[in-house]
Parts: sequence; structure tokens; C-alpha cells
Amino acid sequence: MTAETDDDTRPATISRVAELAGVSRATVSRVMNGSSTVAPHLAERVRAAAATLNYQPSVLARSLAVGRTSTIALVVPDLANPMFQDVLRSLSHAAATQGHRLLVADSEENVAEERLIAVEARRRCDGLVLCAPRMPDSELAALAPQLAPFVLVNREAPDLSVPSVNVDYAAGIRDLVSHLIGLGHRKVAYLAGPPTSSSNQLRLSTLRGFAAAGRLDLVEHECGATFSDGHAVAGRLIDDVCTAVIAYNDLVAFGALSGLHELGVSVPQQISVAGFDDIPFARYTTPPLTTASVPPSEIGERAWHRLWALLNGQQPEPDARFRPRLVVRGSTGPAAAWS
Amino acid sequence: MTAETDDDTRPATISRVAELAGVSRATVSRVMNGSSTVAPHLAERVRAAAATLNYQPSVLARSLAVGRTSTIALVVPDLANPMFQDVLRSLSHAAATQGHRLLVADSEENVAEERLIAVEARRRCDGLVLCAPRMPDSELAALAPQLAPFVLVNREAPDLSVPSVNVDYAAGIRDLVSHLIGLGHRKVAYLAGPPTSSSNQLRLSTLRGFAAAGRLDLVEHECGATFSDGHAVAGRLIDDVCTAVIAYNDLVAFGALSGLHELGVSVPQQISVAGFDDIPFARYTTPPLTTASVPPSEIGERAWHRLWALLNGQQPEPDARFRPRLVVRGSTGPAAAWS
DNA sequence: TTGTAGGCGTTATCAT
DNA sequence: ATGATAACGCCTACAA
Repeated sequence: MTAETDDDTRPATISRVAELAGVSRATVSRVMNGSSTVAPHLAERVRAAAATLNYQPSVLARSLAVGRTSTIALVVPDLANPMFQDVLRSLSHAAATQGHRLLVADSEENVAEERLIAVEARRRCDGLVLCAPRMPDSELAALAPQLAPFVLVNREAPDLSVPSVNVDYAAGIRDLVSHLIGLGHRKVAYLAGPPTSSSNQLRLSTLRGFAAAGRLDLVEHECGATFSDGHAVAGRLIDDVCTAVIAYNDLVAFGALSGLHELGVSVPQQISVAGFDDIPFARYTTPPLTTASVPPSEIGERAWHRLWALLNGQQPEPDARFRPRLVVRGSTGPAAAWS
Repeated sequence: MTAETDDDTRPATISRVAELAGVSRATVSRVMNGSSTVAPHLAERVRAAAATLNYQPSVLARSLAVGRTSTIALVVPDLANPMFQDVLRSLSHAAATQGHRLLVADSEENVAEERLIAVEARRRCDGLVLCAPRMPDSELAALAPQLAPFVLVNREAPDLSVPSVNVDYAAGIRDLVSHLIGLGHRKVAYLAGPPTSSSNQLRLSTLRGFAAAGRLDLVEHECGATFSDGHAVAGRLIDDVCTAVIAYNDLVAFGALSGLHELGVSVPQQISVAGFDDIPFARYTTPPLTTASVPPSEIGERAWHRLWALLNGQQPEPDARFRPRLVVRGSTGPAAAWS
């Protein structure tokens, strides 16, 4: 005696509630949304029916009807990177305060699929926050129409009028260099990040500017963006006669710190090490890491505000640019004669 | 002369493509889904029309029609915790290999809102991976019907038949204790995590078992789950006469390590420190941290497989239980006379 | 092989 | 204040 007509297993629909309450679907909808005025006794009947059927409106159907999902997407190149984890966290938090959820997509540094991932993620949501430091400008420009409304994090929007939230890497590097020069350092190594990373290029050109101005001797090492990269390059550091190292980011600096430690090189007595980002653990390395602090949680928050403005049809605000704050800790010290 | 009828700004619909191609919507649908056999010349016309209109099927409408979103939700209590970040990353990766996206919701340790967040997140998706270590069993049981299909991470499902992926904390603790006892330690401090955390309770009861058996003297310190918690408790550690410390997790162990360092206590000469989890940085602390390694990336992957099985109507597989692997590094050493 | 028509579960407009 | 009814955009029997 299986009842095919009243299937209790499938989620209740607005129609079943309406039927049980003896009203129209429209009335149920009004009650569920607390909208307009519904006669109290009817509203009560509806609520009772909804309760007994354990009715929950379908988010999907509602989204289709109203034309928005209350969801935004975040696309990052590497979820293992603390920077993006922080952006993720703060973005999720900020969006949640306005009742929005976050869909996360990790392109896993796969530049080829990145565009597909971004487009697909965007299409599930109302908007997008895009972290794509390696994507060529041309490709980004071509994609822009499909991604809108969206905001960029950590990269400039060349011509297109896309709001972006980014970090003044040049200023951060300048502060670090000034700090090191003040400590008497002249020969400085730079552990370069991914060559295609725009933020790496910014760091590098700033450093080269100092070198060109004769203010320091710059030694460049191809490195990467991870702990392992920094760790691996430590050996080459002792071949240099540099007294200080600036790493692409804190992770790389960590790796270098660890590698140098294993090689018996003392920091900062023999060599100073500086990072970039100020990720949470930066203050807890031994020695604690001198770095340029960029507040990733503010980045996520700001990105949300930008996107929220766009979603509401407001004009995109001017780009936000965070100036990193120099944080001097124990990993940098006075330059010493190397040998 | 604004044309209201053919609005180019709004995304193209299947109807407009059908119209332009001179076919029915059904045919367009078939072409877009690569399904069944459509006459080549018609298919070509459809593709051309879709291209000129820049048509992309609405994910939303499609989801409503087919009854699934190809999206799963992850609810975690704290996105700042490396453990959950790893689960997030691996889950995202695993789900992506099967064409599914991940919606992330951070309950931010807010137990009160956690149930609402979980239910709401679940309703946007096809399934849910729930990390809710503090949620009372009763509440979880009450919520289960609304959350299904879902899998639990890092907590048991008492009676309800919900697959769970968890860690054999007792075994991990046993390994750590055996290791310490082997080094001659007798008096051991435990830096307890959040009291309501079920995994903390497991750790604790295992430790108390050793104590009850007379195999070690146990000193319990209320602590927490973060670096700061561990850092703050370091001072109390030197008041004990313990020769070893087991921390609730690696973060706490880090904090303790850092605090002890500042207090001039040398590890492991004066006191041994062990963590739990083996988060990425554990191998890079000074000294590197001895810990019970639980592979968070495997957790996410396994959780996905469980959920995927559920989504396909398969019977839930038996619970997965990862036995942590003891990783001995530099932070533990032979017990020394304290004074 | 192609088209017609109904349904997915809401919301919103417009009568009443 | 309430109820038909038509979107929202797509899929899918079923029919032709």
C-alpha cells in the first residue's frame, strides 16, 4: 500500500503547504517572506502547515525567481597559501555579515584551466573575487565581460574598469630596503617568486631601481613561492657574499631561515632575512621574521565591499591600495663583515 | 531608439538561441548537453547561434530542472585553523575531480548559529561535510534529517547512520605517550583543548587511562586550541616539575615552544614538547616538532568519497578511521633531571 | 530526429 | 487581503 501521490521523503514544496493550509501558494510565499499583510488566522494556518510538513523553501527555485543567489565566488591559485587562506576567511566572514555565502574554487596554479574555472564559478554566483596573479592581461581583458561583476585581488586592472584591491608592493620593498640599508647592508639577495607573478615583477623592478641608483648590490636568485623553494635555495645563499636576503614572501623566507639554520648559518648575525606578507606564523619563527605586513583580512573585507557595491549597481570605487607596514623583528640585524 | 524587446545586456537564454537557430528549445538543449543525435547541420546552426549570442546555459535553471547543483558544502568551526584549511583544500580538490564545487561556511566557533549555518549551507547544495566538534550529540541527532546526505569529520556519529571520517586520537596519544615513556619521561603535562571538543575528550581520557594505570603522572592545564593559548600557558609549565608536555594540537605546541623559548627554557633539553596533527609548519619549528601526524588532505579526500557514495544512493561505507603516525622530531628528547 | 508541452519550486503582477 | 497566472530558464517524457 505504497502511496505514490503523497511522498513524504521528498522535501515539501510550497504547493503542498498551500494545499494543507487551504490557501494559495502566493499566500504561503507571503507568509514565508514575512511580506505584506496576511490575515493573522491565515498566517497561523500556513505556519502550522509548514511546520507539520517540515517545509523549507527551495533556495534554488527562489534564486531562479528573484534572479540572485546570494552567493559569491572566490577563485584562488593555491589554497595552500596562507595569504589566500586569509583572504578566503575574511571574505567569507565579510560576505556572511550581509547574508551571502562563499563558493571557493582553487585553480591550483593551472593557468590553462583557470579561465574555465573562473567563468564556471562566476556563473553559479552573483559575483566573483578573482585572485589570478599569473593570468595574462590580454586573457583577463577578454574574460572580463563574462566575469562581471567581479573584483580583482592583488593585481591591477590594466584598462578595464574593474575595481581591484591590492598591495603597494613597491612601497613595501622600499621600506624593507631602507631598513636594511639603515643597518649597513649593501649587498642584498632577492629570492624571486614565480616569474609570471605580477607582484613578483613589482618587487623586482623596485629592487632593480635601487640597484640602478647605486644604493645596493642586487643578487637575484630564481626561487618560487613556497617553503620548499626557500629551503632549497639556502645553499646558494652562502655562496654569495650578501649580508641580507629579501624573500618573495614569508613562506620562502621561512624556508631560507630553516635551510640556513641547518647549514649552521646564524641569522641575523651572519645574514639578515626579510620576508613579505606577515603571515600568522611570521612572528613565531626563530628568529621572528622581519617582514612587510600586508593585512590579508582587510583585503578580503575590502574586496567584499567593492563587490557589494557592484552588486548593487553602484559605481566602482577607486582601487584600494594597502601600504604594507614594515615590521621589524629578530631576523634582521646590523650588517657584519661576512668572513 | 532603445530596443526594449531584444535586450543585449541580459544573458542570452535558451529560447533566444532556439529562435536564432530556427529550432526548438529542446534541440538547443540537446546540443548543449551533447546528448542524443541531432542532425549535424542543425547542431551546427545551434552552435553558431549560441556563439553569436554568447550563450551560456543558466546553472541555476539547470539545477532546478535536474534536481542537483553539483555543489557540496563544507561547514567548519574556524577557517583560521590549519587543520580545516587542509580539509577544505583537499575536499575542494577531490570534489573538483568529479565536477563538483565547494561552498564554504565558517561558523566561527559560534555554537548557537552553527545549526542554522549548517542547515542553510546544506540547502544550497547536494550534500554536506560537517566539522562541528562542539555540537552536542542531541542537537546533531535532531539536525541529521535536515542535513542528509552528509558526512561528519572528526567526530563520531553516536547512533545515527551517518558516515564519518575521523582520526584515532586515542591511538595517536598512545603512540606519543609510549614514545615519551621510552625516553624516560614519567611526569607529563597535557595542554587541554576546548573542553567541549570531543577530540579533546578522547585525548584526555586516553591520557587519564595511562595515569590510572600508574604509567605516568598527568598534570592537566586548561589551554585552548590556538597558538596564543599555548604561548600563554608556557609560564605555568615551568612551575610544574614535568619533563614533557603533550599539547592539544600543533598550534598549541607551537605557542608553548615559543613561550618556553622566551622564558629561556631549552627544548628538549629541559622539557620535551609534542604536538598533534602535523600541520605543514610542524617540521620547521625550532626545534622541529614531534607530533602525531594525521593527514588532513586524506581526510578531505575520504570525506568526499563518502559523500559521493551517498549522493549516488549507495549504502554508507563503514566509518573511516585514520591512525595517526608518530613523527619524532627534535622537540622531544630524553628526560633529564629537572633541576 | 525533432518538436510540443509539462514540470522543477519560487516570486511577482494583476485582478478580485 | 487573497488568489490566479505568468514568468524565471532549463530538462525531458512523449508524441509526431
